Amino acid sequence: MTDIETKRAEARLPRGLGDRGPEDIAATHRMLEAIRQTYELYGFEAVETPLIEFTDALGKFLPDLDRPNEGVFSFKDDDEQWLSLRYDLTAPLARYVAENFDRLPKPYRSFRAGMVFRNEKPGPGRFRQFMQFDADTVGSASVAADAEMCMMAADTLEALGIKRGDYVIKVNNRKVLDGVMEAIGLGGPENAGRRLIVLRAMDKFDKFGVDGVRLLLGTGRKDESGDFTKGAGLDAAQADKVLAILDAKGADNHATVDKLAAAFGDSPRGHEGTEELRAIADLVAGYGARISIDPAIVRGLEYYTGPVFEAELTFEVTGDDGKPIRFGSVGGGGRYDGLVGRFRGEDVPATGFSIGVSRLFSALKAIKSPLVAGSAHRGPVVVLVLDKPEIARYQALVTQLRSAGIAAELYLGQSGMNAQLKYADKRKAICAVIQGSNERDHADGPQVVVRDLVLGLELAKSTKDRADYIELRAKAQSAVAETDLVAKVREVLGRHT
RNA sequence: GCCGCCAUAGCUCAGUUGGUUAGAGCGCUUGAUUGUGGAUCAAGAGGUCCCCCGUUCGAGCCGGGGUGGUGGUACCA
Repeated sequence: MTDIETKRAEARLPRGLGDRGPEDIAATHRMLEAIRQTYELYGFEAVETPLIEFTDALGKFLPDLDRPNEGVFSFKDDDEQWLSLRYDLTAPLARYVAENFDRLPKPYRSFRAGMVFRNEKPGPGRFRQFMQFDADTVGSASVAADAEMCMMAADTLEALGIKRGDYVIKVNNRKVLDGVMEAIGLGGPENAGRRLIVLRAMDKFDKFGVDGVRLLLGTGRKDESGDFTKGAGLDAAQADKVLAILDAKGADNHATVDKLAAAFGDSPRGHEGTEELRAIADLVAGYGARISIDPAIVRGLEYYTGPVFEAELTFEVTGDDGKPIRFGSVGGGGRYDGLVGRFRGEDVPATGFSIGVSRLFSALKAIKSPLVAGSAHRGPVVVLVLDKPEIARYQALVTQLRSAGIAAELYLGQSGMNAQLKYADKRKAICAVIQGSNERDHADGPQVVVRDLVLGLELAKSTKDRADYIELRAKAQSAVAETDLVAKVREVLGRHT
């Protein structure tokens, strides 16, 4: 029982969550700004929805259970209604559109950024809270809307400083995949379960290659830790057909579409899909290889009904441990004609694209993108307190600087001069303002010493011995009349912007 | 969820076949060097060796269980 008194809270963070410091916040800000500008250029307007929704609005109750899906953070309101943290930005948008359907222009083009939450095991590049930036067009059934999403995704990545060739927007169509299923005799509702397994296997193509996928389509596959994944149980002929689709990539988008069309011209659903892809290929022709039709793209299985997209980074970076890091997918989307319809009698065609800001941020950091590296964070001017009784006088110096629009602060700690300069250094201050009795009582009137911390650091690098060190150190600072404080500080700040 | 690997100071890690008081580097605090961070030097603080049980005269080290982390895999709106 004394445990209760002695036990103190542990300062720790649940896994999959992370704090952000000033540099990351500023860098994320710049990223969001670049994305927003691109989206607005495409004619999308901002909208924001809350982080919490009714669980049923997100469509995430477990089938036949009165309980929300694992994977979503959920809790009960005081009126016993289930609420959940949003796990993407698309479902809340569908709710918003349905709720405001009559007064929104159709097609409705909107974007929004925000945190989303997933209660699942985190991994490298996977968090339980992360930021997404979405754009959606609701109320247009045209493939031009889908093509536009792909083009905008490409333009956005370039606006973020990712070089052409370092990324690709991959496009596929769920109808094509449905066609494949029909072609191998897995059509019809009774085969839904096996279709799922086949689709999952196809989705692993980029990860495990032809051989891995063949195992997953057949009997199953064992991974390097010894864990076994049960396969779809297809026979060799069926597996060959599926693998042929995955391998249908041609020299360019039109060649790919031709190969796909040849593979199952007899399936009406598949035919519809290939024709949509052909139309998209025409629309994005100006983007060349940056937008690439890729039959191996599957994406989530829940609500996509037509074209699906995935933005992938293609470059590799060597990590701190010398191992190569691949970033892979940094965004995705597609057509979801049924999502808004959940709230209304009739389906409303919609398509959208979502950027994984958090993961993209890690990637931009790894390639040392100037957008996120930015200029080094600079702290405020620090006014030191040497004589505590004179604190009002120091405060007046701070006010003088602030009035001139210069970020400044009074040292509020208890330590001596030594520690105060260390503090200023840690704050990444460019300069410190010092006034001791020598300056205050100077024969020519009160003075202040303005110390250039950045220059001081540079000079110190060349120091050889102590005498030299002291001498160089003195060079980095100068005394001026108190009335010239602002001008002097401006001069120092100007040296290091 | 399943499989593997790991756990010693704030951080990165040493620690012999099981043997007295568990160490290093960096960081941190204080001090010296005229009243000056970053150079130099000195001193200091900081540990439930993840937890529990067992083996043993004796466990940081061996065995079992648990917890946490991490990697793979599954699921992933």
